[in-house]
Parts: sequence; structure tokens; C-alpha cells
Amino acid sequence: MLVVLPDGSSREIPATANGEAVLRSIDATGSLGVVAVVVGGRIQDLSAPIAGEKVELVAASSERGREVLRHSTAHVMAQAVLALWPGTKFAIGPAVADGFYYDFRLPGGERFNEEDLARIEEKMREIVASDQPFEREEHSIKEGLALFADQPYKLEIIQGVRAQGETEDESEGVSVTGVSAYRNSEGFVDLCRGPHVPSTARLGAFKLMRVAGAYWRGDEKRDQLQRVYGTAWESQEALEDYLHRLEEAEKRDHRKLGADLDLFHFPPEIGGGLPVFHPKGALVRHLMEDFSMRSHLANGYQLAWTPHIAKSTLYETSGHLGWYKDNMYPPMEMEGATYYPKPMNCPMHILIYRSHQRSYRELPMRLFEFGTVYRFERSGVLHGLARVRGLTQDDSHIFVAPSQLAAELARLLGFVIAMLRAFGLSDFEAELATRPEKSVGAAEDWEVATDALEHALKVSGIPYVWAEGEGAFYAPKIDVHLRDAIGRRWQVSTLQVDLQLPQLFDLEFVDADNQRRRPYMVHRALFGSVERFFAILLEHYAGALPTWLSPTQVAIAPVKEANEGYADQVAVRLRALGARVAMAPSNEPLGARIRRLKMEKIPYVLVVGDRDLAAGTVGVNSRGADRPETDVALDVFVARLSAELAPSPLEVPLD
RNA sequence: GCCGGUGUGGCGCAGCUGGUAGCGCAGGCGACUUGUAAUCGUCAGGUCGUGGGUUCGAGUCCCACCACCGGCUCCA
Repeated sequence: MLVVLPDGSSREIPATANGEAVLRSIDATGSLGVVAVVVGGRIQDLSAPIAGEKVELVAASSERGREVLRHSTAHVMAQAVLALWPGTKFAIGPAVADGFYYDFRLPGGERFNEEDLARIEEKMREIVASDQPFEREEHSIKEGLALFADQPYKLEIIQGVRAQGETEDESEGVSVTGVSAYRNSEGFVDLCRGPHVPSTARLGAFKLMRVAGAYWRGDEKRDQLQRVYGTAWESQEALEDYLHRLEEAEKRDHRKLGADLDLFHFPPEIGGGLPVFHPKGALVRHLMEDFSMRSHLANGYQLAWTPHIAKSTLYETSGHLGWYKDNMYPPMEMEGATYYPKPMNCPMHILIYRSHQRSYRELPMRLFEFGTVYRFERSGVLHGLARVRGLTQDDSHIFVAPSQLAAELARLLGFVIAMLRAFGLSDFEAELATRPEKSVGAAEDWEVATDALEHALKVSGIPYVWAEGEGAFYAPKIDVHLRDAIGRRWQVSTLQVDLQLPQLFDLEFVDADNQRRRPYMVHRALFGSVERFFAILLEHYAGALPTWLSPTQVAIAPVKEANEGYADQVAVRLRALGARVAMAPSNEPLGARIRRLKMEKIPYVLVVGDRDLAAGTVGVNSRGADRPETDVALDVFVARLSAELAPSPLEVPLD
């Protein structure tokens, strides 16, 4: 039989019974760290019989191997919790990105607190030290029900498969024919598909991270369980690396950078989710918006401007009051009318379209506005600038003739990607979200819209996946996600094809044949919201924004007081280029000034002294460089800086 | 909204079992005039998230609320 080693090499050995036997013959010392094998595309226990000619060894340090040991660690955690709190009901405990969790209901509705984590962890270490094997058992459904008679969540999982006629609930080890379970010593049994590491002794590099509430089956109307999150790795070093990465990610946290760089804050006096932007932060916003605005104007958009509140009747017509009342700020009564702060800009843009009769010659009509909207987000979901209650959308509504839809979407997606690239982002993925259960409209309309979106994605060439049932209630959509500098995924742009609002507002245009027809409408936010996009940029760049977006682009530090005149001359020269220049006067030591300015993440810190005055040079400290360049001719620096002062124009595909 | 946690001067922190708040940085002032990541001195600043309560006495205990952090749910 053929054995594929973790490093990808392979070798031929005589057929053997199971993974353990394979290891005995080729890795007697265990140096490969194999925790499971893959046979016929299925991952299985080392002890399971091998039915096949090819066996892949799965190392603990591989992604699949980590999944196995995280899952096993979750089991050990459940065992520990059941030992410490007899009578606990346990639900599910999967491996997740970087770790695992397990959901429990403690007897008497008791809840975990942070001290409990230490107790559980201690118990887990005992279980690991006692080297308990994970032994797989196969049972009939009936036996399974008996085995977990006192575990309601397990019973529900087993019964769910039978009742709903699902083929199987694979992740939990239940199929139509039977259930699988794993048993450790001490009598702990868990319903589980496996595979597991052979014994608890293979675990150890783990840490319990936090406790949280989580609804059973993700349904907030059902029990709220106590979820314990942990992380587990193949070695202590890997665990420490991970904890270190978490620390590094914390340094990029836009909420921290926002405070450190004096960009914005959230005054409690104003209210949760309502930021104020300080001068530097407001400047960055302005630069983002200004570039976006100019790019839109250069690409066939027209501006719109609309108020912040509107009568309830508008949102009755649009359907927002029917669908999203709970997330709208409450109404205000004035002169017998009821007004709401706007949660979306679309109804108002529609009114602009409808202000007079439209000809096919005007289409596509692209309206663009930085529209500030208010949404009453539930208190637990607020998250810095990434999730706020008052936000500004870079919002556009495009009205097209049905025949123009596909081409317009392709053009639009090209524009979106070009804009994101201009901000230095390059790693995109899209989701094509289809009709949800709760939705309105005719099936054929949804089909037309979904096809057009898919066409646009194909033309754009960005990778995409289908998100079935994830669309808005009125429209299918493309959500563009991006990966930042450390690989995290963020949702940004959204493109939605809306066939409902044109109908609800009875929109029309006069076509070339003099017939009145209904336009299609495309909703599109590109940044998503200015606030959220600001947050993403801060985290992506770890606060070191590109020169064109930096509040201060150049700081000049004269070596001593006598050099301030020359420093001023340099500043005048740079400001003439349009650069934002700050002066760092000589009343503290040069080293201290450089340190402060570098911590402010200013792209260039120039040092000018007697030598520079005599030679017409500057000392250049580029952000990110570990040593300064001295005696750089001012002309040379000016040429370099000029190239970075403004964003590059959008590279949009031709129409 | 739900679960767990946190809330001390602008920022980062200390304050044990309840006895009327302390440090560093930042800030003001003064001196130093400096060639590449923290010059020295000095001054000022908080009533301890907010409101109740227990107590002779509360930053320290209890209750409610607010905000924030980590999750769950949600995200038109």
C-alpha cells in the first residue's frame, strides 16, 4: 500500500491493518507527530481499519491535524466540566478557527465565571496526564438514545436526524443507520463523528480563553448555553506563537489607534455607537470622501443630497417600516406628521428619480451621495467604528433599463474593485447571496437579477462563492470581502439588484419606442460606510496610512534653534507642493522629537542642521525604515514626495 | 437584547481583609540648543462611570442604570 507522509513524499509498504500499524513500520519514534490518517478521502482514527490502497498521514501541525486535536481537546474539556459540575448537560463542541468551544448547561442554571476557567483547565491537565485512550463505539439509533438518555441536547441531535429525514448530522456522529461515540476512561462518553487523537496524552498545548453565552442551535428563542472557548496547538511553541499573534493584532485595533493617534472617540455623553472625529480623523475622512467624490464624478455619477429625516409615509411605501422598524430610531411627532431618522438613502434617491419623467436617454442614471443614516443597532453589537449607530454610507443608486442591467453591473463591479485598489487593498473575494426565505417579489425577477450579478462576477474575475438564502429581502446581492495585511476578512462593498422598490414607487421611463417601462434599480455602497472603511484601513495599515491619507505627511525637526530659518524654507517649499507639513521646534532634544514624531506614524521626518543648510539637503527618516538617510538633496526628496502626495487615479475598465 | 468581564486624573496602571487616593507618561512653566526612538527641574490635575443603599465611615460591600471589552443573536 502507498503511504503519503505529511511532507508530501510517499513510500510503499506491505498492507497493514490500521494507522497505528503503518506508524509502527515507518515512524516508530513518533517524530512525525501523526494524529490521524486519511483513507479514501475520509479522515479517520489511527486505530480504524484501513480499507484502501492509499493512506495519507495527518500530522498534528497540519490544518487537518490541528482540527483533530482541537476537537479532542474540546472533549477533554467536556469531560472536565462534567466531572466538576455533575449533572451538566452538554451540547456541541466543535473545532473552530484557531481553537474550539463546547456549549454546556450547568445544573441549576449556574454560570461559569472567569475563575472557573482555571479550575476547568486544571482538571483538563489531570485528564491529559492520566493518558486516557479515546475509544470509538458504534451504536444503533436506539442504543444511542439509551446511552444519552439524560442528555437532552444529544437526544435532540440524534432525533433530529430521524425526525427531519436528514441523511445525517455528520458533524455530530449521527447517520440514519446509527451513531458513533467516543469513550474515555472514567466513563465519559460523547456523541461524535471523530476522529480523535489516540489518547489524551497527545494533547497539552491548550489554553481556555473565555466564557460566553451562546444560544442552542444559534436560535435566540431557545436555551442560552454557557460556551467556553479555548485554543489548542500541536506544541507549546505553536501555542505561544498564536498568543503572540493575538497581541500583534491587538496593536492594530482601530479603537486603540484611534485614541493613540487622536483621530476619534465615542463620548458617552453622546451615546453608544456615535463617534466624534477629531481634527486629524476628520481630515482623513475628508481625504477619503474627497477622493471618492472625484472618482465618482469622473465615472458617470451625479450627486444627490438628501435630508436626515422623513415622514413615516415614505418608509411605509418603501417597506422599511414593515421590515426594519425595530432597527429604526423612534419617531418624532411634528405638526400632526410623524418623522423618522432615515435608516437608508434609497427612498430619497428614488424621489429624485421620480421628480420628473425620465427618458431612456438618461439611463443609466447614477446618483451618488455621502448619506448619513441612523440605525438602532442592539447594544451588544456595537464595535468601534466597524459597527456604529450613526454612519455615512458612500451610497449610490443606479437606475437602468432592463437591457442595461448586466453591462451596468459589470461596469459597477469594475469601478468598485478599482476604488478599493486605490486604497491599497488587493485581496478580494465575493459572495453571491441569493433569495432568502423571508422575501418579496416574483421568482423570475429574482432569477434575472441573480443571473446579472453572476455575469458581473465572471467578467470581473474575482473569486466568488454562493451564499444561498443570504440575500436582502428585496434583492439578491454581491458582497465584496477583502483580506487585510494580516489575513483577516472584512466585508466591504455590497451591490444589490432591486426589482421591488421601482414597483413600490411606481418608477418608469419612456423607452425609445415611446412605451413606458419600469427601470431596474441597483443599490450599492462601496466603502460600506465611511466609518467602517476607516476602521479597516487603520487595521490594515496598523495606523501607518499611505502618505496621501496621512494627516501630517512631513515633520521637520531643526537640529538647533539656529536651523529654524532653514527648516522654514524647506517647509515653504514642501507646502507649495500641497504637502501637509508640521514643524518640531528645537526646545527638546532631537532624539526625543524624532521618537515622538515616529510614534505619530508620520511618513517622513526631516532633520535639518548646519550641514543641510550649507548643502541644500535634508536628513530623511522614512516611516518604517530602520535608519535615516542623511544629506539627501532637497530636490531629490521633493521629487520623491510629490509622487506620493496624491492618490493614483482610478484604473477603471473601459466601458 | 442575552451571557461573561471591565470602568480610579488625557493615556497606561497601583490602591491587601472598608478608615477620607498614589506612580509613570502626557500637559503648563523654567532651564538646556541638542545630527537621528525618551534632557533636567518644577507645577498643576482625580472624590474613584452615574444614581441609590448598607455602615460611625466605601474607590473597596449591595442594587439599578450608563459606557466599554469578549462572545451569541442581528447587520435592510
